[in-house]
Amino acid sequence: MATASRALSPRGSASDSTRLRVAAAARELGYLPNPAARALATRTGTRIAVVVGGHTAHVLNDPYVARVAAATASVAASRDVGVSLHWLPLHDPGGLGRLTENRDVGGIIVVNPTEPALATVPRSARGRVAAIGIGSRDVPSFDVDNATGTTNVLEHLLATGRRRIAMITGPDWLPCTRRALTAYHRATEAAGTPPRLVPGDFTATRGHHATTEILTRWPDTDAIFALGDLSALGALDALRHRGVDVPGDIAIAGFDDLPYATLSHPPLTTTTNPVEPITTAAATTLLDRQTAPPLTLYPSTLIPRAST
Amino acid sequence: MATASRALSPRGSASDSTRLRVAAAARELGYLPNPAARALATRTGTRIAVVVGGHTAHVLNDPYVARVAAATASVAASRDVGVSLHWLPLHDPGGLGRLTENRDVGGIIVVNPTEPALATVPRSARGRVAAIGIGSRDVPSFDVDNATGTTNVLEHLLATGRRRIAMITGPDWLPCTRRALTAYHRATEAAGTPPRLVPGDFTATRGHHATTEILTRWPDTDAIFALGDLSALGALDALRHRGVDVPGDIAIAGFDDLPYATLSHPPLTTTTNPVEPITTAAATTLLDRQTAPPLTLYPSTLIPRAST
DNA sequence: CTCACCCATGGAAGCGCTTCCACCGCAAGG
DNA sequence: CCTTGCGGTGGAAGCGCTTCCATGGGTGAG
Repeated sequence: MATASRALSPRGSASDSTRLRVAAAARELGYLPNPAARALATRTGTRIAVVVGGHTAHVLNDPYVARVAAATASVAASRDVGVSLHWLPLHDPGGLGRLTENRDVGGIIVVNPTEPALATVPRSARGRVAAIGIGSRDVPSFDVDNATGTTNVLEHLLATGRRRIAMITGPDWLPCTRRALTAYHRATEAAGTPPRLVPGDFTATRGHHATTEILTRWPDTDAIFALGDLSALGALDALRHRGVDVPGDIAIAGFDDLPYATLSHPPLTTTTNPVEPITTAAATTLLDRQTAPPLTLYPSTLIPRAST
Repeated sequence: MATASRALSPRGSASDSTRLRVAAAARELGYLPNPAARALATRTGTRIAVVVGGHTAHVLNDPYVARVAAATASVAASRDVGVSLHWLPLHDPGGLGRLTENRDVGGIIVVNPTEPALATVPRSARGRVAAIGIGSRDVPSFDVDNATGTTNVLEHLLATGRRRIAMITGPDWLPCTRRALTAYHRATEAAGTPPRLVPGDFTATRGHHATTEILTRWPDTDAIFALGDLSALGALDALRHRGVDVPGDIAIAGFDDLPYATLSHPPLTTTTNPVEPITTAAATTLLDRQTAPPLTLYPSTLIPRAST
């Protein structure tokens, strides 16, 4: 029993011959370890939690979150681990605390936490539950390199003759927004064009309103870059309502390359967000209890379509 | 210890006074049951599996599946239970078998199984793991009433003067497709219009190709109804490429009311699919180990927009 | 050839719960 | 007033693992 346990566990010290014999016997007998018993004995959780800041509706509808959840579930399923999906209301400092009290949670993936408090694992849970972020600045994180992504989009817009480029940003406390802003300032400065920034929140509705705001403040805008395809689609919608020709009068570009980006009219120029590789890396790091650098960035590639 | 266990468990027989005293003590001590220990003792699973027939890419991208997964996760999180998301390749008769071997899985939600085999819990696992379907015909299921939904859409199309209405269906072994087909036949027969049916699979790509097929076989078609907004968006795309005016020449209607239905040009007429209530009902039934009728249908309401 | 040492191994305890079973005190019936 | 029966209660076993600890066989050094 003890030897079998050691042979089956990757961390156990058993000789190679024993390990092989145990594996063979297990296969022959159709033995499968009982996750509950293992979790009980090791005092570790049997599942990882995906935590998103925001409200129910947001979580359910944002395809970005759906992609993260699905990719996490995919990794977890292959490791025989469960997943739970949680959304934490903003301004709820105790959020992660309540979650980590549950002894069944062994790891947390924090998705684009909208506040630092949402990414902070309480002291009492340190060591027992690990946290990895997707775009968090408080825990080791993986994210898309949206500085380069932004630079690519802006260079593309500049190369196609656009000079008065507005950007619909994300919440400004998000690291990805910060990186994109830096890249935007650098690119516009180099091109000698003044910055035109409007805050956004990655939703289509906000993209719509932000576009109206842009057209009011800077009527001569000739390109709009939205951090997030949903916002870009909202922008497209707003321009259509005002009879503005895309890309004739104004070019539109998004970020993320959602499946819907090809279905809009005109199809949306965007830059990829490799959500699945990023999520897979985060989940794997968590499940293997590896240590990760503070930030690992994944490249984004430009996909020019008819909207620019 | 024993008494506390009984008092805390809903099925235990403890007097009300004890139950209250135990609850008070638990609150005071901050006691939280250990799910792993409970699972070990009761030999039940600590999580529910969501099973979708198809391939990885399909699972990750289909917003319908994402909604089901998210809603399941939502219910599970509130009950302190994990979720795992699985996709089973078609033509894999042993699929559910392997899944139920895992003693950690206590229940299965089968989502629109594309083959009966995918919905069949092996004999060895009966009693230990329960299965509930969303649109399955082999296990107790919840689904949208797409017969009425289809009827409403067709009546709307007929009322707006359309007479040559084609339908892009779903896989014909799915109960929801069958119900929609019956409703379509009934409505077209009553209106004295000939049926125009093209098989689909709920994807945008297939919607695009199916539309080309429709225009080739029946050039005078004046309306296309797709079972699934994604297919409808694909149809819209195909018509745009051929310069067909929507809704001037051909009206388009979808099914599901995805968030993107409002962002297309023109916005898509569709009928709702209450995925969240349906999924919540399925998950709740599963977690409470209730028995459910073979099929419970949820109403769908028509949302007329500019595409018809 | 002997001794010390090291590593692989099996025994046994224990993780935190549920549930069987025996027990006790109570109310109702004889 | 004693017996029977029943519902509520605590003791104890056991769910299937991991891990500490003691043991034994093999190795290298003396």
